[in-house]
Amino acid sequence: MTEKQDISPSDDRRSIDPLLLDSQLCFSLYSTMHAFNKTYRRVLKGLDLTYPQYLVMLVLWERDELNVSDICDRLRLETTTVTPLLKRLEGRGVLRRERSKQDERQVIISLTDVGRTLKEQARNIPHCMAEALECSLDEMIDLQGRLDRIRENLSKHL
Amino acid sequence: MTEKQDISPSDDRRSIDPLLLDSQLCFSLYSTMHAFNKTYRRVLKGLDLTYPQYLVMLVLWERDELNVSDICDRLRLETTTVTPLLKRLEGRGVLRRERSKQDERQVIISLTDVGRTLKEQARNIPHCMAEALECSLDEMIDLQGRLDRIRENLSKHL
DNA sequence: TGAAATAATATCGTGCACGATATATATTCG
DNA sequence: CGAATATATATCGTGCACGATATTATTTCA
Repeated sequence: MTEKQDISPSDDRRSIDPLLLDSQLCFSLYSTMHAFNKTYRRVLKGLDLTYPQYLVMLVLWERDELNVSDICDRLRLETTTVTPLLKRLEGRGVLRRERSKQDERQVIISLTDVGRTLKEQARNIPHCMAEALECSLDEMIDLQGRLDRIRENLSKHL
Repeated sequence: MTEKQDISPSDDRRSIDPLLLDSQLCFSLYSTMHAFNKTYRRVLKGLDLTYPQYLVMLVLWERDELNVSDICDRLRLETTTVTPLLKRLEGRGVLRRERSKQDERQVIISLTDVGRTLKEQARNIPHCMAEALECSLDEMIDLQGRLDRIRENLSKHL
């Protein structure tokens, strides 16, 4: 039989050694993000979207006909991430990619009818996620504020 | 000249439409995680480790000679993620992968001398990150607790 | 004992995520 | 005007991250 040993560190070292996994805020962030992602995978399966793809759709549902940089800025992602993402979404038929007539450097992203219709199917997703979180609206807003502040602090130090 | 337009949604819609990007806790988590990752990339450059690789090292510095599943459990990652990660770390010479004699199914991961030495070079990293965060210890601990609770809630709903 | 079930790890395919770099268009300024 | 510079997007290479699946070893139990 395989002996199941306790692989967690003992508590008395917690406050002493800063190199402990469980004392690291970033690891909480990292693992919670993955848990979120897994839940979204399940919730978004019906829409056949990944979470980053869903984020692009959120941005476009708010304002259509953005260029690639606008979407990068909004999602704080690099063009190297977003360009292929947009191509996949174009392949799915939810958006179009067209060079701007005014500035041939820009590629304008616009929703197709299919992409717009998808929004109706997405209506219930935030509610769905909020339920899985078991978290009050107040706490969500508070948490969001704290995270956003940390993100801005980290961005400054780049 | 390229006109710089405001691509953020107007505030009056914030509390009305739940499909707004900036009203979503998960997006704060997602983008803050990326900001963390970028900072770690800079801080870990000297050790020639990625952030997930650093996490594996943290686990092994706490307790050596774990098998693959132990590390997966600890990091809450799948074996599909961890196995190649460990192979890369083995290639770097910081750890060894050996089949257990007692149970040939298990692969025991143990630190090399190089891997142990690396810990000394990592000593200052948590301090470094804490500075970039500009966040009090109390707030960090509080935030960690909230995130961990959310992660456990999400895990339940899988 | 030996077939079925379980467990540990690995392989494969897809999709992020980003740094380094390339390319094409637009703007600036001598 | 035209060379230098800046901007917008894309290409390439590497490393996660995970679901589906395969492989091998161990355990269970008929």
